[in-house]
Amino acid sequence: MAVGIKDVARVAEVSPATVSRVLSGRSVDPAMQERVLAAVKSTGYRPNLAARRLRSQHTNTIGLIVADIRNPFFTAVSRAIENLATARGMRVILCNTDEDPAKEAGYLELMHEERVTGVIFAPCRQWVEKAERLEPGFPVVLIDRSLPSAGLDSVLLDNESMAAELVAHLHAQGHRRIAGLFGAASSTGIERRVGFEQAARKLGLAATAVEMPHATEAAQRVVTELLSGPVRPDALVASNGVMLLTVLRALRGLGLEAPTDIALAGFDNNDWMEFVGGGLSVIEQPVEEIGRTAMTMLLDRLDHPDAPARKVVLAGRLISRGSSGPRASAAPQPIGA
Amino acid sequence: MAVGIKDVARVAEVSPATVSRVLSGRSVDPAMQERVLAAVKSTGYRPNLAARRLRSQHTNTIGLIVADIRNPFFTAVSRAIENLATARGMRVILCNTDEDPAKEAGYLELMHEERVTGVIFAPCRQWVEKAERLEPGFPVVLIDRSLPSAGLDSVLLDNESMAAELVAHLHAQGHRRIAGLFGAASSTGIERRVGFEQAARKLGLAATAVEMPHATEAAQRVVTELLSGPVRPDALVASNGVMLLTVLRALRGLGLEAPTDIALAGFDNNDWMEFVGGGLSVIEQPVEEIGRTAMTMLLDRLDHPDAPARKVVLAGRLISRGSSGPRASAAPQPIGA
DNA sequence: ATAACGTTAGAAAACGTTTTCTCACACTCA
DNA sequence: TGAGTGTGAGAAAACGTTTTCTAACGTTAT
Repeated sequence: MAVGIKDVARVAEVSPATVSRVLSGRSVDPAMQERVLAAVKSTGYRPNLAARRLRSQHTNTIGLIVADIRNPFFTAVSRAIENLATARGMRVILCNTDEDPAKEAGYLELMHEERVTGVIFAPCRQWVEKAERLEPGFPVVLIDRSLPSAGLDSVLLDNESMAAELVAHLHAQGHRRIAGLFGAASSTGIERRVGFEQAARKLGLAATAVEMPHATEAAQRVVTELLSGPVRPDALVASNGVMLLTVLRALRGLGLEAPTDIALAGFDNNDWMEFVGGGLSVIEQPVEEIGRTAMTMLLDRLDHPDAPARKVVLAGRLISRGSSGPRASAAPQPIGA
Repeated sequence: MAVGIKDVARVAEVSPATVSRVLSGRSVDPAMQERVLAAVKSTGYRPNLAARRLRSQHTNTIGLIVADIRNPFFTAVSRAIENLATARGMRVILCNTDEDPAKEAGYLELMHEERVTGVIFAPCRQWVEKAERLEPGFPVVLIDRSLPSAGLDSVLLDNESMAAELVAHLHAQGHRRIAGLFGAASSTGIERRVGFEQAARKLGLAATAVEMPHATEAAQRVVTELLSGPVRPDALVASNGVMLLTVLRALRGLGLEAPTDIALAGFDNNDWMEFVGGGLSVIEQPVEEIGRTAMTMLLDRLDHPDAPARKVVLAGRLISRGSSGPRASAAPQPIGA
């Protein structure tokens, strides 16, 4: 039923080896080449990728393991990476862990079994404790989240600086009781929290940072609790776009409105943010560039397996909305190596 | 370097066939089974999926080809499908066509080369004209968009009825000059437009339906033009969530505000929609159920290759927000076979 | 003119599994 | 007791490619 390379060879009256050579673009007699191409067309031959990968021992496949595909940040980065990959003739296996360490481990195992060329990975914090346990066996580039001491290439946002910029922005707008909500499942939340706290201290603000759980209802409870305390904050910073939504929901539950009752700012520039509550001030991440950089680093790593690990830190861009804050900006650019 | 099944066999002092049998859970002597398992662990053996797929001739892989991964509707459906698939031990190859017929054809070709078990597919309209050219060679289930006369299984929203419900909703709120914006790249936009026009006619409204191009700037121009005409509509219906955003952007450009200056409604219940302009009324699609149904139909099709094609039409749910419209609802349920 | 070399294409091996085939063994039943 | 039957494990074939190996040929240089 299925037509294989031998069938093509028979029709073209050449050997299977020659067909293979034509298809992989190596030099063959033009006359033969023509016969082969004609035979391919007439038979409707399609190479069997499994067989090809088995024999050639390279899969031209990269794994992309993200923490939450519903987060527009990750879909944007995924799209960028996929486009770059297919342009180079590589396939992408996209995996979504839902921040679940078990799924994460499972997908890593799958990457092994697929014998992927390399992996781009946004890990949750389970590996921080047992970083040495993560012996990839293939090149890995971390995105969005770092793993201290894992010795892996990574491309990150300059989280601390950006969080500080957000605090400064709110401070400049006159807010003094700023609270921050940060995830603890990834290094990203932690770094942003550190930047937030340092900036607040430097400005002499008594800012409170709170840990956000990943589950939505629990997260909402946390926000509600924070806002129901004795002195309500006059500004809120959320660790990412998804949490910003949770905050909005909690505010609504309390009958509060942003930015009238409380200022709101955060990370990730989702496309709806300009339309909500007079516009939300956020740190926009250079998603396209994050994808491009990760891909480049992965390919570099394939060429130079033993080069020292690199860490690329990209700047974000403050998008000031709502009140009359300063219209600050900075083109995304590497600031470290 | 790499450890194969033969190495495991040698360590366990059994034949490779036995190792294979243990790993695929067939009955073997318990003592041997134990030796094999121990050997697998001690050697760190990982099966080579390419080899396995080549020999066994089934890939346990389904392709999922969507039109726009940035559209939350598709990410939600993808997530549902992926969860179901992995629960059944199947892999998913996720492809994003960006509504580009060339990409679409390329990915379909890839599906062939991967020898996928089946494909779940949201096609753009290129196939309508040349439906017979789409000879899959594997089971295909269409989602979100239908291909008349292609004889394929499909699961769709009841687009016409839902569009009509939206019109009725706006009419009940007192709006009389309703305009609709519909994409022409897929059957979905067309069906919604038909439902919109029929409902308007039935209500005696002089509703105008306009075609939205896919490119964002062009789309925005269309909306701006529509709103700058001699008599401005007092309500706008958008064909999906992405277009709703385009509309919001165009409104802003004209200095108009929803729902004060104009009412806004559409399809897809994205998570931010309750927070924008007092809340947008939308038709919520049963994304989870769409994914589940598509998966079920695909598996059914594998069991019964020659059964007649089925078309499942699911109801959406009107989520009434903003003004004081009726709080209508209907649980998603099949209404057709 | 002949040896040495480079190029080209076919023959055959190899990739790492699963599956078929074969055989040995134990058990049942007449 | 002996033939028939069922079970379980190893040997070997098979999956569809790519790659190595080998041989033939044409070209150049001596």
